[in-house]
Amino acid sequence: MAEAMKGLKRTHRCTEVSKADCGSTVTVMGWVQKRRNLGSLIFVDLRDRSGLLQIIFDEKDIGAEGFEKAYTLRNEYVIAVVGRVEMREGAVNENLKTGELELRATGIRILSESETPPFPIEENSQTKEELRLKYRFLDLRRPDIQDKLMLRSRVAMEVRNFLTEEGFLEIETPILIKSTPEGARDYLVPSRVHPGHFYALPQSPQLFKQLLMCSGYDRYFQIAKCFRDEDLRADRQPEFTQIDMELSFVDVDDVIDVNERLLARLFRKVLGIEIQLPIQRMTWQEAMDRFGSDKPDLRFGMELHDVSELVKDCGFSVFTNALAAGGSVRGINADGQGSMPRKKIDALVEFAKGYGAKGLAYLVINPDGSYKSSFAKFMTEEELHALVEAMNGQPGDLLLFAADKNKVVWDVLGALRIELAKNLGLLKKDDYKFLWVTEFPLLEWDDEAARFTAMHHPFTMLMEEDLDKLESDPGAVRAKAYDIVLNGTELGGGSVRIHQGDIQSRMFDLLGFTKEQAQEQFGFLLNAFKYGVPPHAGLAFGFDRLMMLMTGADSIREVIAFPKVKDASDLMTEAPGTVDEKQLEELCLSVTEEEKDENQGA
RNA sequence: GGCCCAGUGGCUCAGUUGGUUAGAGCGCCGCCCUGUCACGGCGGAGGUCGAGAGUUCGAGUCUCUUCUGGGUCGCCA
Repeated sequence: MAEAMKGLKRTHRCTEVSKADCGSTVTVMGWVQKRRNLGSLIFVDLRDRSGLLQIIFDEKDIGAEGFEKAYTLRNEYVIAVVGRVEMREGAVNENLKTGELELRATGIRILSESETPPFPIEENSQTKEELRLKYRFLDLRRPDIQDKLMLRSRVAMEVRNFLTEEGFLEIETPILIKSTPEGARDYLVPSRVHPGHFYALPQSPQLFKQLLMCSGYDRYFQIAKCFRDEDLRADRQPEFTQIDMELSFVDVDDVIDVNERLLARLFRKVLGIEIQLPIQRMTWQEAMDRFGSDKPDLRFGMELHDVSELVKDCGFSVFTNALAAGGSVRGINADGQGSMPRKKIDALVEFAKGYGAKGLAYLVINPDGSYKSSFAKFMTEEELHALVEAMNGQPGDLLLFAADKNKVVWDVLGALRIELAKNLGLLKKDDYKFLWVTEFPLLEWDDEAARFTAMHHPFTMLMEEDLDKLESDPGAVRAKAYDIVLNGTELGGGSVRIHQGDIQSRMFDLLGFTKEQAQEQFGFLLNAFKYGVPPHAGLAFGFDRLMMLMTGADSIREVIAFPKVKDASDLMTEAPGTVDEKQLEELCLSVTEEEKDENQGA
């Protein structure tokens, strides 16, 4: 018997009542978190997004009818309570913000009843994610999720405030756009008016923000929805949000400057954490050499050491063969892990194989200074000693080596370094280590396509000093691209864009585009560039990832109100779904008999 | 597409070398209770052990297949 509000107005959220309100009458509305029925006295914890307030129902204050209603209350009923704010007669509850207070009910309306929820609505729920996501509307009532989404809203507001103060304009760009090749798979939307033609959902507003620069808007930002039809991860959703920006008449340092001030402001205002500016910078080459990763986690050491020179003449063919093939031999020193049992070391070897290593060589420095090693018999005592020296090996250490092509060695040791840190508990969530990684390679060799592809995108500017290498040694050309990294997570990235037609043409040549193809794909941008284009550069943050790190969440799903699961479906709405044939006919699409059967089966 | 982990009342879990009628805590329902806040007391209901097949005298437990969810590699300009 749900009742209407009948003109009743909420005067306070649950935790907005304070000592100052004692004696006054207030109206609160919310959900029943907990009912404690003592017979002729009923306590109810009322919950809204602000927190909990204890209500006391006593027949003397509320009358027989009201008390009867209070008696029927169950968890998650939505009620309105009018009452007097009082200091508690009984013990204070230290765990509640309103723990000294209670509301003595003089009136109650049951605005909505509730079935018993399928899982408890409480903080730190242990409920399986599958169930939580099916009932996401209930899961979202949990205070820890509400805190995260409220923090997210706060950050969005600070971003808008800061960027607006810095002279940025918030401008929306289209969601239905033209599909562009390269990069991630596009989500496609069929056109009804143009049979056989498709829109794509944007992977980012990239081209539009560059056009805005051409149009003179000089500083743009947008909190933009982006879409990529690729497989999911703990930190990857098919639909995600970027804090996207672009600036005119700037170079790398200008973009870095405004963005590190933005980060400092967000962390200070929202989390009360001071970030020391300027944020450390490191070139891509240094990041790879020292950490085996273009997004190094700087919360711990265990850096890589290149020992190729030392082992180039040794008798261990795994090492020498890798070097002969143009690769390298590198190692990391797992400090103090010399006593790691053989089984665990074997597990690390298996782990390394998952990243493309054929194996992992190890050397234990025993407490007495002697060595135990998988490759000792192939090397002289002097060679081993020199190796240990180069690795800063101390008694009790475990040295791990990978030998292969550089890319494999970096991947393996970079991943191994993180894995070891995880196992050793070195990754503290409240330790924030920011890093700019700069001077990324402009191009990447794609074995399959047998050509270079853009590491960032085809409009990324190269470093002027590498201009003459663009044709002679493309792999060595560095880009004016930068990533912002926090604790081993790529928070965002961007680049200076090419604004000179001749350089853009050379890029397209290198990437294997004919003039016609370039015109077909990017004609609108190239046309715009004919009419006066300012030098420009930009950056985009992964907003969800930023929130994941700011809230200490383990998964991006914890900071997205309605996330999708691993196969990109939504357990609550059951999207994607089938559509009726009439809709398909209008789009000139058809369903095969096989698909029809599947749909009926489902 | 590959590899790894998990699935047992509404929720979280236990369940031994395969062996009686599959248990616990919380939740739920009923009765009692005036200061509770993990309220308390008494009583009660609730299970195709994800699904299918197989091995066996006998399967929650072993084998195979499959479904669902998670992690990860590939992928993600």
